[in-house]
Amino acid sequence: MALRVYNTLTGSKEEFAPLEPGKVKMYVCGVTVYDHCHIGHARANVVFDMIYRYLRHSGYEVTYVRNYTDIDDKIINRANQEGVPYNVISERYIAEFDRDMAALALDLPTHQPKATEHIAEIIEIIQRLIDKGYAYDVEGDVYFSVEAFNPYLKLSKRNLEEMQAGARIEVGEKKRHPMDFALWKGSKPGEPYWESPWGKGRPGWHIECSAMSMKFLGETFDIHGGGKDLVFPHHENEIAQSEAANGKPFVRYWLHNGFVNINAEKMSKSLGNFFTIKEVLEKYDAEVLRFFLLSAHYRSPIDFSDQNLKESEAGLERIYKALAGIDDALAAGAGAGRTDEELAEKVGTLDERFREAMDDDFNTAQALGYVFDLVRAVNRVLAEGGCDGALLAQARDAIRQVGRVLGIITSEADAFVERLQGRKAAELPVAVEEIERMIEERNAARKAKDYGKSDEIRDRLLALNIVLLDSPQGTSWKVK
RNA sequence: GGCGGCGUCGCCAAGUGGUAAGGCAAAGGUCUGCAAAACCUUUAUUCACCGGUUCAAAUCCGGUCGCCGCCUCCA
Repeated sequence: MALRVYNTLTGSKEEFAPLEPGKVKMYVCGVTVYDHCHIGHARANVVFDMIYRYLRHSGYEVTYVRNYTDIDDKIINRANQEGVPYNVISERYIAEFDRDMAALALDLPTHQPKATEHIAEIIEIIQRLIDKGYAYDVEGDVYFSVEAFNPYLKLSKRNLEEMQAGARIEVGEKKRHPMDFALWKGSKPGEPYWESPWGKGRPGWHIECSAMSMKFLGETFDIHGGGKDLVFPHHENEIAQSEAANGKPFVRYWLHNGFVNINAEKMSKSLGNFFTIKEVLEKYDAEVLRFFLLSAHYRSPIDFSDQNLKESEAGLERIYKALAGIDDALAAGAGAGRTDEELAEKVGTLDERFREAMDDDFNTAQALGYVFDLVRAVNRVLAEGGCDGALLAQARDAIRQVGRVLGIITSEADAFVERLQGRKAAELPVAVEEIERMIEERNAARKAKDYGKSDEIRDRLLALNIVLLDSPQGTSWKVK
């Protein structure tokens, strides 16, 4: 079955066929580097990382470009607040972004261009737009004339009259039409600037993406992605600039991810209801966060909450425990020579079902459901005494393979469980030595069959969120 | 106001015409001194509501209600 993707431009799922067979050219709007990234940024980047990985897994050679917007009003504001040059701000938050993305196990894009390194290309396109009559300069600013570009608003499916009726648009005196947008902004005193045919200034927000995508991917390329909130105006304006300048279709498939919500409301800077990636990673394992973000379809909204993160943690732990169980069974050689029809069937079809789910517009939620199907079969077989090692090893490899493509389940099973426990143990109000002393005391009581005392100790530990696990090998403990 | 999306078990979440995946939680069982953990099993005749089309609808159409997003910087 061929890959089908939902294209915002057509509003429907379409069979994916790249311009050049076997090769995919993909551009995703990165961040404006003026502050820490929040979970919404994490989602967008994880989603397109997953798409990047799956395309490669499907045999495509992918050129993936993700930019940094490193010059912008917000960066300048921030720099002014702190009394530092703008690039101190942008460089700081580029480093932060890189750290966050690395923590979330993102693969590096093929290119990560910066707007400020492409000023010459930007100026060239603006000049071309002016020459072709799509743009005009006024007192050091250059604007794109939306009325000159007929297909304007084809992506967001609106029309100019409606947009104006919205009344929230301020009519800049310099603009010929209230919807016209800036390609070049003349600089005010004290602001960073670059020389241009229209005077000292800096690029507008949208033009950088047209310039950089053209440079690295050509005038027409396959996939352009970003959050839903970029559909208008950012992507709409990119289309206008690029198609007007080149006279060719810009992008073949537009992909947009849904928002991260807090209590069913969009997480955003302006609402102030956001969590930074850094904050969340202090509390949850990065792999858990990634698993959470992939547990819903990328176009659906996903609700960020403590409970949901905990559920993801439990779910991921379930997968790891099955893998640990396989390792143990393989080491022990239990059940050699036995087979299991259901397990064999699930193992044999996981890859096929995974592809089927992913080929349907990257349905990671469905794909994870199939992984859990196999996990359940594995657990059942292990509980029944195991089966032939080769089949168990295949089950493990099948699960790991899916994990590799999604960028999860990449740790050693034991290491993951220990990581989670270490994280929780660090928050305990008691020292580990004290816990172990109490456990010894309890075991002494149990040996003496003084169960009243042993249960009392257990309850005391439970009150501290510590759960005891008795086994023939002795008593271990974990944080609830 | 315009445009778009959503409403599936207590919670999360797949499913776009063929008779409801999966996870969490819960209950029962195995195990255990008792527990916990682990594992197994069970848990929506029903998909916001009302009509319609169809042999067949959560899925298509019309209407109602509720929620959300975009229209302004935003992943």
